[in-house]
Amino acid sequence: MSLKNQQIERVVQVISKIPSGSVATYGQVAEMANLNGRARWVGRILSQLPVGTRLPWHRVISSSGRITNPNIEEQRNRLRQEGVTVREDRVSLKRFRWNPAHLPDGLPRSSEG
DNA sequence: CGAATGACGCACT
DNA sequence: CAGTGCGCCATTC
Repeated sequence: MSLKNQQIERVVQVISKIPSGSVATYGQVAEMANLNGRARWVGRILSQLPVGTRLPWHRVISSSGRITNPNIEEQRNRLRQEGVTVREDRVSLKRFRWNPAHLPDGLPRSSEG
């Protein structure tokens, strides 16, 4: 197992822990996987996922609450299936963002709503 | 090594 | 909310 492989596994592990009906941002996942600032890499990892993967990749969205996945229809369908409200390509982070309680309380997300 | 690319993120206009 | 610019970093050519 190479180092990169372990990091990828970290990311996969984090994503697998996102509860149904909630979403997490790429940056959030990166931070949880000790890859602070590597949000891009998280996206790249997701793009490398096998087609039949069991990983809930659809619960990962951009920091602005938008679906940046090329398979927007697929992701939107999956999210709605879990009860997440999706408007076009946008999800309300205020309502659906996953907060595992390891994050500080004073996060600047008052602009949501 | 240099240039271009990408399922990102933040600041500015 | 839309558009643009810059920073970030692994991968690809």
